[in-house]
Amino acid sequence: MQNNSDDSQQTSAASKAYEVLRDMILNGDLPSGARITEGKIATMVGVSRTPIREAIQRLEHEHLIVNKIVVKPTETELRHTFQVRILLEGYSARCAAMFFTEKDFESLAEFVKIGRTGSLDEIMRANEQFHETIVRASNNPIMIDIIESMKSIIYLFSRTVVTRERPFLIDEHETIYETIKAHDADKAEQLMNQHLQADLDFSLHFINN
Amino acid sequence: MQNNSDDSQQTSAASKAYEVLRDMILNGDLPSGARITEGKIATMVGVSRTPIREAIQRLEHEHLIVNKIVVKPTETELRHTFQVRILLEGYSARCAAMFFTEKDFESLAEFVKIGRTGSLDEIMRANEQFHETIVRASNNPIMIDIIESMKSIIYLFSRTVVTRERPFLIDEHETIYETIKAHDADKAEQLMNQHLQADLDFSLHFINN
DNA sequence: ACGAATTAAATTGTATACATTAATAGTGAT
DNA sequence: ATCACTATTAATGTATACAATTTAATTCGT
Repeated sequence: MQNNSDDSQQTSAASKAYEVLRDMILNGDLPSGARITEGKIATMVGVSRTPIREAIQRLEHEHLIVNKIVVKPTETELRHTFQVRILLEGYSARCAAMFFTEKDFESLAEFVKIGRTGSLDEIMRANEQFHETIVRASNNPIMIDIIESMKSIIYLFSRTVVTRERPFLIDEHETIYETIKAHDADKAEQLMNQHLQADLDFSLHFINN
Repeated sequence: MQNNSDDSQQTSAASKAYEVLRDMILNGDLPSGARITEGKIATMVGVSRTPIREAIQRLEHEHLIVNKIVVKPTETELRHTFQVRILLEGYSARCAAMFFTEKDFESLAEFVKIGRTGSLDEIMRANEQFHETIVRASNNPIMIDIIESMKSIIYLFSRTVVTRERPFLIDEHETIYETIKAHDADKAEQLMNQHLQADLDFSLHFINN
């Protein structure tokens, strides 16, 4: 997952710790179920426990850590996350259909194109950006923030979806793109719902608990 | 606002700090726009800066504090919060219509009744519980958590709605209750949307920025 | 008197020390 | 061997110390 946060430069110890710890979890360096101890992580990252605690608090907010244990997302949890996502991104797709400009269409088209031609990493990134662009159409920072906070968990599974090459993934993006461009708000919402539901179902098929 | 959090007993300094600070903001003891300084609050609450920092982080997550400034919610911000609320509580009302049992109906009826007969504080509380009960119908901890995190901001305005006695507030609750009891999911969602929209519009009427 | 430059004061971020609590490992009795 | 109990260890929560920033105040030149 690319780092979108704006604190990649200023490298406060807390932000650095957050990113390192998050990436360790997302990469599987810290396997799900593993116990997090502040001291260990602190020496790993090379800072004191104070900024580590802050990082852990952030990651607990993202549900990547639940009382000091690296989360092993269950089927149920994934369903819950996607239910919220469907509501918020469905609404966002509706907004996109109503308010998007020519420039926005171009971005979306570009992400669809990369979805067809890019490398795996590029596809992952394009997938992410496609959804991000639509979410921004809500023009609602609260909503954007909520989706952002679910990104880590989402990432854990979008990897599955992309690397296992879920059928129709990009086709669906393209249809959504066209529907948004045609300003068909109802259909855009509906298609986004179906698209996310398909992502969820595909991911669930590969979950092993 | 009554304290629902489960940490009111164990009184960790951080939780205590969180509650004190939150209540100071909600009561207006710390007026919106006020600058929060860790040291001052620490001596106020009688703990060190460490747990205060944790409390501030939590309150920033709830958007009650934004970079050390007590938030003064703008019209736009309130609209954004309610947009999310409408999506999530609308869905929850739908779930309630589909899954609620006799016992749940009784709770709802009770909160409607208190809405008609109770003192101001009791009405506030009943209003809160009415919505809480419906949100729980989603049976989705992620969703419940998100609403919970918006509670402080919501509270700031539900006070206005109740003390200024918004017309039809309780009537709307009653209609929603009846619709849920009649298992009419579509209408329940629609009525909840309208109800929250009315709350928003009424609140906006008294906002002074 | 006004604004730029410099100094002083306050505030935050991080590290560390200590006290409390939770987890682990022994020990002994049945 | 198993369970209860104690002793040990480790980990967390909180306080404090210090360094790095930020903010406010002061001085100076024009």
